[in-house]
Amino acid sequence: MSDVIRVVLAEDQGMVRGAFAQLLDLEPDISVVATAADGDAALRAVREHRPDVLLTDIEMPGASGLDLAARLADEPDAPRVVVVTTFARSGYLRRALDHGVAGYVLKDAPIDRLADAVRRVHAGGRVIDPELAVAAWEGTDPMTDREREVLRLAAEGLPNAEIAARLHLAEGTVRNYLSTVIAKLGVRNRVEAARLATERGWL
Amino acid sequence: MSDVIRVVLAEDQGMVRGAFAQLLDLEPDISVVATAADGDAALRAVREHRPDVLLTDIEMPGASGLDLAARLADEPDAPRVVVVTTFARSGYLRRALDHGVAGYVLKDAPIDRLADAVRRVHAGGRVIDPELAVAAWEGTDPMTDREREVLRLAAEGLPNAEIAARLHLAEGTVRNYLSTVIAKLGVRNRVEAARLATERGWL
DNA sequence: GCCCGGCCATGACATTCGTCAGGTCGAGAC
DNA sequence: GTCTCGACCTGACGAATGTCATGGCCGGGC
Repeated sequence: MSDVIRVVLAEDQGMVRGAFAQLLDLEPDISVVATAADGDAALRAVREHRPDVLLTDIEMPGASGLDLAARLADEPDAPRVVVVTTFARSGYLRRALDHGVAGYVLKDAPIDRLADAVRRVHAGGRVIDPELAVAAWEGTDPMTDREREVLRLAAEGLPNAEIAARLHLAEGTVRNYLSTVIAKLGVRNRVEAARLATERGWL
Repeated sequence: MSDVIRVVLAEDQGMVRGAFAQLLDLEPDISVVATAADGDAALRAVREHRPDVLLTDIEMPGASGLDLAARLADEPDAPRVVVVTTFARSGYLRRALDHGVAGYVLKDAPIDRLADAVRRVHAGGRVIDPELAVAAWEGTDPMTDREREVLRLAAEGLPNAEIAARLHLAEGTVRNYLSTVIAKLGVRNRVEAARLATERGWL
């Protein structure tokens, strides 16, 4: 193993990707060997360059950063994964940890944390942004798979009848799922339910 | 006037703010004299430092970048404003131009565009991201002020009764506004209306 | 002055949504 | 075996939402 940490960077916003890549490359012990603008390109880059660390956003076109982590989890010789994201959503953190992610850093943090996280993760450590300790106690997703599925479609603005058609359910069933979701989340209607679930990273 | 362009940078995400500031400062002819994490801090920084150019995000806590542009528009000796934002929303661009913004750049663009835009705007030019030429033809906001106001509350998940109470209207009136909005946008219900209007930058 | 068009506002009516009281099925406890 | 529990599914009923027909108000043509 060489003494330079080889990094692949996945981030969809061009300016942010460019800026992070340039700054990381300025660090003498870090080298950005490839960048990718979406999840699929990131996967190809990892396969090709076999980096030590994959630094990835969550919300990207194609495969999300969480999908990436999941797919790499059971590969031999996989890179350590650091997620860099905008939102302190407890659901995202939980899923990231489930997929064996080694670092979870918020874009809100100062820029030095980035190189820092890369180094500590490469050294075998774990890095979780302290802000997340709080968000983690927003509680855990109380929805069943079916309920989540229905809410996801409702959040897009589909009327119950169409949701029912797509899932091959009776319309009353759809209404009932939404009703239990609304009760579980302690809100007043589907719109609030969708907002809350999105905010928590449950959709 | 000195030959170094003095810039104030407003951007709420710490990492992005730090990265952009460092990279701009590396340019010999640009100096970042202050950074701000929200709209109000940005306004204070501009008043204090009197920069040549204000580089600002749109979506920030406190005053948005568009609010900033509006407030600075009629001040004497105001900086030229460049908006750097994530979304190619036609409504944002239109409002930015209405407020006399000199540059509108997308975070999707390559990082060199940033310093580039600062220079060209400081030289008296205008910079509009080419991607926006397309988005501008998504059409113009067909809603009246009242309709927009009602839709904004509906998008938060408030039931009609509460929207009516807040705006001192009859519940039937609220229903009617939402109905016309739904018709104007060509969608099926309030949820789709809210999604579409948000996507276009009309809320 | 008169008419017209746009915005604002309303109540009555039809449709959609949310709640409730059930019923089926399978997995695990005893 | 059977009991219990939770996930899944359903129809009936009252509550919220969406539609329509209508009227007041104001500012701009003519």
